[in-house]
Amino acid sequence: MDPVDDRPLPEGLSDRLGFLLGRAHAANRRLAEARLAGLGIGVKTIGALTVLADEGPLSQQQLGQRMGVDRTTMVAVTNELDDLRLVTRERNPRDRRAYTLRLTGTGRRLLRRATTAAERAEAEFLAELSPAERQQLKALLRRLIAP
Amino acid sequence: MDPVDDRPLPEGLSDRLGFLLGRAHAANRRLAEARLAGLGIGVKTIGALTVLADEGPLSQQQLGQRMGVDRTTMVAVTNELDDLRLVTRERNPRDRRAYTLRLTGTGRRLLRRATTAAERAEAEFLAELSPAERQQLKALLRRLIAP
DNA sequence: TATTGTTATACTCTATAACTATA
DNA sequence: TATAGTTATAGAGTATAACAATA
Repeated sequence: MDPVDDRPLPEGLSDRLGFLLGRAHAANRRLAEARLAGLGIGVKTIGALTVLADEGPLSQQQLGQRMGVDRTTMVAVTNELDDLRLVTRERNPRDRRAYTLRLTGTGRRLLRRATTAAERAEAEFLAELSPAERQQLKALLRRLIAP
Repeated sequence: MDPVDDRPLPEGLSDRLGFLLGRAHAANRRLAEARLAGLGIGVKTIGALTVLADEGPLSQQQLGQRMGVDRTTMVAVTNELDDLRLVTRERNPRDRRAYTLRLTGTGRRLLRRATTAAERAEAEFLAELSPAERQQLKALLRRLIAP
C-alpha cells in the first residue's frame, strides 16, 4: 500500500495513527527486505531464527505462537529453515506428533550476519531520529502491543 | 501475522523495529476494522473520503497517489465509493480520459460518522499512553515517513 | 507517443477445513 | 476425543501487462 514515497502527506490522513503505522511499516519492510536480500532469506525466517536462538528448541507451533503466526503458515517457514539446514527437525520422543526445531551452526552463523544487516537497515530507517528518540519510539510501540 | 495477542513478547524480537511496527499495525487495524464494521465501509474507503474532503475533487490517480495506492487498485475503491453514492464520478471536460471524483452529501455525512468512530478506535488502541505520549508517537512516525 | 481508466492475470500472504499420525 | 503437522483451498490485497479512449 505504498509504492510512491516522495510526495507530501495528505493533511487529514497524517493525523490518523493507522495511516502512519501502515506507511512506516511498509517503508521499513521494503528497506529491510532490500538490505537482507543478499542473505537469501526473508524477514520472517530471520524472526524464526531469532526466537530459536533466544528460547532454545521449540516445536513448530510453539515457534509460531511466539512469532504470531498460524501453524499452517509455519509449515512453509519450517520447510525453508530445514531446506537451508538452518535448523534440524527431529521428532520429539516424548510426543511423536511434534517436531523439535533446533538451530544448527549454519543457522546460528546466518543469524549473526542477518542480525547485523537488520540492525543496519533499522538504523538507516531511523536515521532522522536521535538515539534517545529511537528508544522512545520502540518503548511506546512496545507498550501498545504488550499483552 | 498476529492471531494471538495475549502472550509475552519474544525477547529477541521485541527490540526489532520491524516486529514492533508489524504487531502494532496489525493490532490497530484489527481494532479499527471491528469498530468501523457497522458503517459498511473499510478503512481504505474512509481514507479516500478523508483525502477528498481535505483536498477537494480529484481524479482516481491523484486520489490514489495521495493514498499511496496503485491506479489499478483504485478502480475497486472508486467503484465502491460510486456504488454507495459517496462520490460522483464525472468525466473531466478538460481531459476526457479522467474522471473527477467529488464527495457527495452522503459521503460527507458518512465521513463524519466514520471519523468519530475511527478516533474512538484510535483512542482505545492508545489507551495505555498519555495524551502527550500519543502526540509523541505520532510525531516520531510522521518524521520517519515524511518525504 | 503518452496517459486515464480498465480488465485479466498473477503473486504474496494468510487462514479455514479436512486429513494423518499420534496422544 | 484432542492435538501436531500437513495439504488443499480460498480469500484478501496488490501489482504487472495489455487494451480502449483520449491527449
